[in-house]
Amino acid sequence: MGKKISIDDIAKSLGVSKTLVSLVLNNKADKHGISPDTQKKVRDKVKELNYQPNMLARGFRMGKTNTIGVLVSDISNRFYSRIARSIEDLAWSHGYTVIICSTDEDLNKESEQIRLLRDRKLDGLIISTSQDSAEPFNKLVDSGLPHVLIDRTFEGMRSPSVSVDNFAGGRLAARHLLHQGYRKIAVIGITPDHISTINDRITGFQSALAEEGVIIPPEWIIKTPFGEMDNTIKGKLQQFYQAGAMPEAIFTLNNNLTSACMLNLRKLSIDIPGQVAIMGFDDVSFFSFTRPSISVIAQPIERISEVAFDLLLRQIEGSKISEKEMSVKLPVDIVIRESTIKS
Amino acid sequence: MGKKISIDDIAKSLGVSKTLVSLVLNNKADKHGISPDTQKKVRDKVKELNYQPNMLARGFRMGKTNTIGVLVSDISNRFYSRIARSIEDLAWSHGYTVIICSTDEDLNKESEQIRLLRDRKLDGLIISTSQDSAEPFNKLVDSGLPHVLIDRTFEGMRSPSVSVDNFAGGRLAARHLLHQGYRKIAVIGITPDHISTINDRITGFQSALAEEGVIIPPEWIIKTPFGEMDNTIKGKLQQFYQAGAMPEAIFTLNNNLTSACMLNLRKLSIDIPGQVAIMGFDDVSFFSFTRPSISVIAQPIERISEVAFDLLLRQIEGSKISEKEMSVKLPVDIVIRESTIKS
DNA sequence: AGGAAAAACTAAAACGATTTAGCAAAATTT
DNA sequence: AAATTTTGCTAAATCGTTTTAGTTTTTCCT
Repeated sequence: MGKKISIDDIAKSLGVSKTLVSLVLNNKADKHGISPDTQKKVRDKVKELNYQPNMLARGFRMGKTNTIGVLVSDISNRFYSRIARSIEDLAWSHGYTVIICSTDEDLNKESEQIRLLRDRKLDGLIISTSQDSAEPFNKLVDSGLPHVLIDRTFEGMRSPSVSVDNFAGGRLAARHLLHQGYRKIAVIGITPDHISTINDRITGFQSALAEEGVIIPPEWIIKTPFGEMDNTIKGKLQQFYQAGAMPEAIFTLNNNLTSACMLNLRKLSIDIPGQVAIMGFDDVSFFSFTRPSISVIAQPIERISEVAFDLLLRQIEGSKISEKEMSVKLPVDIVIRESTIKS
Repeated sequence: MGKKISIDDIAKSLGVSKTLVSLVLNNKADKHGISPDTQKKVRDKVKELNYQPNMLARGFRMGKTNTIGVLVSDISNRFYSRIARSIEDLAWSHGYTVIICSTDEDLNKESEQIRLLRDRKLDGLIISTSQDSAEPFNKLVDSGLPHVLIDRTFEGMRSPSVSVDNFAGGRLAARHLLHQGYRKIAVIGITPDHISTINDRITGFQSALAEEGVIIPPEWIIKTPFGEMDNTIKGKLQQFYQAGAMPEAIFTLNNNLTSACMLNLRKLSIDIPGQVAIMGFDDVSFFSFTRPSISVIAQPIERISEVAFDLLLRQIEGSKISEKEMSVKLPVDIVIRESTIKS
């Protein structure tokens, strides 16, 4: 466990200054007219002593860590773990490391995490936020920490954001269900009430239904707290079931809700789509081989990650983001499978 | 975007030394006999100026980052994302941040990542390795970087490890399938050939079958490269199908394999468990509501994370890990659902 | 009163890199 | 041969903390 080799050790053992070693290591040697011979000597010695730079010292000096943070509500949620994975790959290919934080839809936890990541001098953040207003992010903008919001945004935000067209997604879902002849439709989302994705999906959905004169009664727009999903859904379904007033279709607004809903319908031995059709939001590979397979609105996960990372990187590198790119909205797709098709 | 407040600013504005401020901030003031009055003054000023410590500087000075790394083959794999999530929670509650890296079953990528994380002076690593021998880890032990291996281990390893009893898991699966009357059974795992979990599951499985005189022909022990799963499985199944030589049951050795297998059997319209039974390894919530629901060997994910994090933390804090704890093996459970039960 | 002990605080070094400003020797120009 | 430029290199400052080894002042003891 020999002591760590520093740049000073290299310099001393060659009888040169550490300035020189540093310049060589940073490929600035030519610019400073260091002779090729000397450069080679340095590089050889670096290999010989197996020198590994202390990134902490470098980061400290340069005020840069080559690390970005990714904040999502739950990394074990399939949607976010795929986002995280894509970002990780992009980050590594640009020399960045990724710190992932799960916020559990808790806005205080999220603030705390942002504070800590800022103290650690991360170079930037990609955030699917749990905040309930734009304000914390406007502060973040003022503080100068590069960041990009994904998935969820707010009106009046000055941060760059990448999201999908949730309103259109809601409409696609509605039109498909209408086309299949469903009229009595329930919607399941999550609380709290300010989550933009959930709200946009619902309003989009309602707008398309309204065009055909279909109105969803308020008690069929269900919102469950994160962490209570399973119980809430179980309760609601039982309630509908016992009242003999099952909806003909249910639109579940994220992949966990879809799963929870499927599970509880199965427990009640309710046939899908015979008795109730299910339309989900967010595709997950296994939705294609459940029986019935599940129709969903699918988000372009890779694309979201690419655009967000690009936007972040450009901020880190100091360029200004043009007004047009401040709020990127990507299209969604509908994937029609068995759960919405009456046989 | 006012300049960052440093400990020096606090000191100057109060007319005291920065030593004093530092001592107060680190709760070492009492030990050094700083008067309560002064302490209060410092703390008040810290609040007033909204001082935020520069963790990078601190980490640099102390040689400690309060950050650990988690290396897994793919964070978007449900098993690993749940492990990562558990570790993340434990880490935060102990003041640590987590960096997650996906190695893609690529041993060079993994080495590269370990090197980089070491340069960044991470305090420790939790690794589900893609290496093919114990050797790199014995080096890691010598280098003094605290780490714990999870999931996969090797013989002759000097690193602490936490894994499940994969051999017993294989046996449980075999006995259940035998008990259900299946004899012609195929196994699907992943390459490369040195992955301990896969091998232990297979040998356990074979050992229990052998006790009943059942031998699996070599061509029914299938291994697919990571990243080729879907194609390999599709090919093999088609081959069996066309040859009219379908196995009665298939034992899939991780959750992705299980998913891929289900998907392709569906595509071929092969009834589960009517024509082929499926027994998986690793439980994932949705296996309980697919139709048929899927029988699996389930690993205690939270427990693995807890034990691994505890082992890591104790190393970071400088205690020695006793011989007995060097290689923790946790029990698995069998979860019997519809995919293995003939109706 | 003189010396020892205790209380309250501080100066300066250290961590390992990057960067600024500049020096000495050699080569070139005049 | 003196002046200038170029080439090749270096000393020292800097980043923001923690920590070591004191120092100064006050209190206490005899």
